[in-house]
Amino acid sequence: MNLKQMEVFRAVMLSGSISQAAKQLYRTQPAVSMMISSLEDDIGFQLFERHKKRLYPTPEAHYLYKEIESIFSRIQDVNLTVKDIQNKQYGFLRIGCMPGPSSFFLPDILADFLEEHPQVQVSLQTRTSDAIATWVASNQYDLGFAEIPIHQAKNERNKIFDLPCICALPADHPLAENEVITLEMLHTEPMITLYPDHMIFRDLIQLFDQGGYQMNVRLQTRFFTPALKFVERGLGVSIVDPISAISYTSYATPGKVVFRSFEPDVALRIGLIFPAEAPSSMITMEFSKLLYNRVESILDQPEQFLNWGKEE
Amino acid sequence: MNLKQMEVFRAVMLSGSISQAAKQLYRTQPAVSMMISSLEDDIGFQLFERHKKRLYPTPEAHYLYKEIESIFSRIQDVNLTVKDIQNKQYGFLRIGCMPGPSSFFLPDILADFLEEHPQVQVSLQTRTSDAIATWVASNQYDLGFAEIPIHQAKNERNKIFDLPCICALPADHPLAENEVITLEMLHTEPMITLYPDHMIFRDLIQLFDQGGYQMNVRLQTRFFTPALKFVERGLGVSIVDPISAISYTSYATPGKVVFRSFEPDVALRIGLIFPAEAPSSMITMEFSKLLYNRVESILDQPEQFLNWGKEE
DNA sequence: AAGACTTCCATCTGTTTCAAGTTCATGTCA
DNA sequence: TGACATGAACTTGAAACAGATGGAAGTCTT
Repeated sequence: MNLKQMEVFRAVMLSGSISQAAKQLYRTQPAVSMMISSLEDDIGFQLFERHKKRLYPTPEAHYLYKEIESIFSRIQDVNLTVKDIQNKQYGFLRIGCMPGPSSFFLPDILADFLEEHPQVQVSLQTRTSDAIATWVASNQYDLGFAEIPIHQAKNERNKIFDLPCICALPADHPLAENEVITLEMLHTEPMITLYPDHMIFRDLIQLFDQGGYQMNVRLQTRFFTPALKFVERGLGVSIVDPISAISYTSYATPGKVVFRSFEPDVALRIGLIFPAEAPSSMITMEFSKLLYNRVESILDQPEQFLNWGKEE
Repeated sequence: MNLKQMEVFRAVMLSGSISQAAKQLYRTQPAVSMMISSLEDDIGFQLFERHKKRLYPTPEAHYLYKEIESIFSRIQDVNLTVKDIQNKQYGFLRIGCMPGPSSFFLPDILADFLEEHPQVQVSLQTRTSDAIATWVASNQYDLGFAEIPIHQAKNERNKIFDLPCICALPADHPLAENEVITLEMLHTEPMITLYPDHMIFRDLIQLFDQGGYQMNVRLQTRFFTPALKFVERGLGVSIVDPISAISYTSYATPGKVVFRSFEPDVALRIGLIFPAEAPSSMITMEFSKLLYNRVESILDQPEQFLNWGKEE
């Protein structure tokens, strides 16, 4: 028994006649007739009684028909799935994201993406960058968005960005006049920084050190969100990564904090990381492209946060 | 996308390699390779990443594989059903039976049948012969076993039997000496008969009438089971059909009632009746054959009840 | 009621078409 | 070297075609 036989059998059951079935299938009547015969030969029992110029399906034919119908409905399902995959509407997307962008930046992008791909299922998990690296490596996430230690070799598959950090100041801070904030301007300022293990903290410490200054650390936080709250309240200035800045601009009201370029370069190295062995799904690639573009726009168009709050 | 492509795809997914799959399918490596390519062409996206001399199924391939696997399991189901039908192990059997044989005679035969066909599902309904005729005609029963009015034209499909009725006597009745009981011997005997509408009653009345006798009706019952109970208790003699006799011998203890041939012929016309339009299932035909043979044995071997209770 | 007509199916002959396989060779990549 | 892709040339077999025939059973006409 093969698919062609089933197809013809199905048509005959539905149309109730060989010649009708032949028409529907765009075949000749003898072809259909032979097909049914060959099917009956294969399975070893009659499917139709030929009687009074009509075909009467035997009860066995009805039993078979039910089962064959269910095969065709499965095939239909597969075809629908294929169509959905073609239209990038089918798939699962498991994202591991470091804490910073996981509250505002990534959800915004993801929301845009899901509007275009309403049927895609997504899991977004917030983890430390370390955890993300291992989870992605073991194929638990399709995509990781995390900080990457500077020393790490640039993997071919992964997309790595070095985001230049910027300075967050209270809007009424005298230094806000400057387009660019330099190390020298800050060495007396009270600073709000991340915890001492964090890359940015260490880079800053080192820079201040090299310049012969000491950093005036007033507050340490785990994340930039609270840090910026403190800046807002005028407790100090902070060197933050641009993603945190963008996140902040998406929920805070303008006029309290301003962002300025900072020199020398303090970069936060982040990356889109993918499982090394297994290929990525089309959905993953699709979303990665979008995410990639949004991150690139940080490099290309820093004015989106540097000019934030500036009346046009 | 067709079955062959799915088959090959499945083999590649299972074996993890093109050449392994080729071996399993007894094909050459290029054939399998081409098949996968053609499948990828058809569906419009990649199923495998060729990478480091290995094949890595894409996530999409995994999605498809699941669905395709379920198609194959359905196909497997169909093949099993076909096998069961071939072995006469698959099907439903809806029997309508008149009251007489429905308690002992038919259940015995059905039990034998079901031992041979353990998977077959059966419904046995007891109805009047009239009801059975209409229910079978409307295809509610696959098989009817019922009395048939003498006048009814013998339908081609139906198997009709004229069963010669016999005389049931108390074992110690003086007439039990005779091999054959005749009308004349009975005209003074108290008789236990069925209700006046029943064919046997009417035939008897007519025969007695024609012989110039009057029938001495002592008891009227609806079925033969109670009638035979009365015979057992010595209240009279009865003219019963052989199926009722066989039923009785299957549950009663010998020595109380004996059966003797009766003359002239009083026949009960019964039949195996089938739906006129729809073909019968193989299971129906199979069971009908068995039932047919058992009924024929009544005609061929009347000694099975005529000699009942006789010590060998 | 008989005959003419039509429909439906099975079957046959002869031919064509096409997918899918073969073998053998070659190229590539890690 | 092993695993895959690709190509050319050829073979095979299933499945279609067209076209004809015959039988059985309805329908329509007269």
